[in-house]
Amino acid sequence: MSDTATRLAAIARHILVTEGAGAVSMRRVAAAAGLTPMSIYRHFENRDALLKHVADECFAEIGRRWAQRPRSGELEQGIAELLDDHLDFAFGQPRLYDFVFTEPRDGARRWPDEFRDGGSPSLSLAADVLRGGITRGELRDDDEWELALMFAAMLHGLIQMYRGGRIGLPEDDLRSLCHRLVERMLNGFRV
Amino acid sequence: MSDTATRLAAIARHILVTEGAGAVSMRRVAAAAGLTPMSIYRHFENRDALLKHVADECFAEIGRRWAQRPRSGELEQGIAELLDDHLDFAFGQPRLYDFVFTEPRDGARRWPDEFRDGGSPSLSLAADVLRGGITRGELRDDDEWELALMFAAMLHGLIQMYRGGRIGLPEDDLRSLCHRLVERMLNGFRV
DNA sequence: CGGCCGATGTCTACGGTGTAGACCCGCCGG
DNA sequence: CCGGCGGGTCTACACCGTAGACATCGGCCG
Repeated sequence: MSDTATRLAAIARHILVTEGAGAVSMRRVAAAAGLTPMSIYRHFENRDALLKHVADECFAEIGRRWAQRPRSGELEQGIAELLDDHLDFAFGQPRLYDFVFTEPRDGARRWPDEFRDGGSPSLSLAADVLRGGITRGELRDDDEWELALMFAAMLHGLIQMYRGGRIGLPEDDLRSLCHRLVERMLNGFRV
Repeated sequence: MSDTATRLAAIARHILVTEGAGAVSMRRVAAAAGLTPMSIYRHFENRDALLKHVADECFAEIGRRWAQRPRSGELEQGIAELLDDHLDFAFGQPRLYDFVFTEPRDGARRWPDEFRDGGSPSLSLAADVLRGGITRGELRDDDEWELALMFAAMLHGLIQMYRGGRIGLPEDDLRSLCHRLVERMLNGFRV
């Protein structure tokens, strides 16, 4: 990873974060780096490769941050913490969220196999918390990965709907809606 | 709505259905209609307006089709039918699904107000079925619109994840996964 | 030291995009 | 008859990704 390459990636990331993936053009990245557009191709195969690199970087970073955050051992509290982390990311860096979690890109992990193997920074944490609840007898015995997927899918759907303008609430209300719905879902799994 | 305009819309729709919104270019639509690109602007303000028109058309059509389909009165069966309709649409016309349900476009209905008023062809049906379950005492007393949103969001999230390559299952398996998760969610709401 | 080679960057060009602005023509009501 | 106007065309601009040929320069090897 050459120096120039990381500089290019940083520029691309900045544009992506502030204006979305669509605003990342080779010409613009090059101009910001003081280079010609074509020189980017010395470092990345094409535009997609550049964006993929940025996405992977962010994904890894998010994973590290979430993994090292101290977590409550309690079920309801644990779920709420994960939920807040997720919402913070989704609202704090929406463009990045889209790119990392929803846009099709090869290299994205796939449920169930690549998640069960523990590759995911987000779903693994949820599965851990849920398994804890099951072993402590707070939740019905069930496949924690399917439960985790239910939470992830619902949350993802809510965020998606919100960002697509299908939910007409201010952000704070949406946050509490998410908490309410997640809690209700959790209650449905209790013994 | 002039003759030419509907012809243009039909062409745009065909391209959108078969190749996605990104493939709908003014030049291409015009060529298929035997016109110059600029003539489209006599009928639609710009590309977005053309696509929005197509989306609205499809949305209305879907709504009509779903509304007039005979429905089982039974709770579990009713939910399953709605689920199948939704999945049929999502997999049968994925591009259109994206465009109608997920991409930001003005004029899209917003939860909760515009849904509670009965404007939505999809969520209203779900809310009806759920309210039926509540009044018959099969489900705990609850806000049927929030319950409906939970189902919709989870389903939407699953489809989104699948279409974004985050779920590594063949379509049939995904269908049964959806049925399983929806049923599990429903069970969590029973009395 | 000479030669070479790989990495890096540049230049030019092609084919694609949406659309602004000026123009033209044929029809229809006054 | 004639003015307006709805529909269509032409040209041009400003973007986009990127293929291909070329220039430059640092370091390594004989």
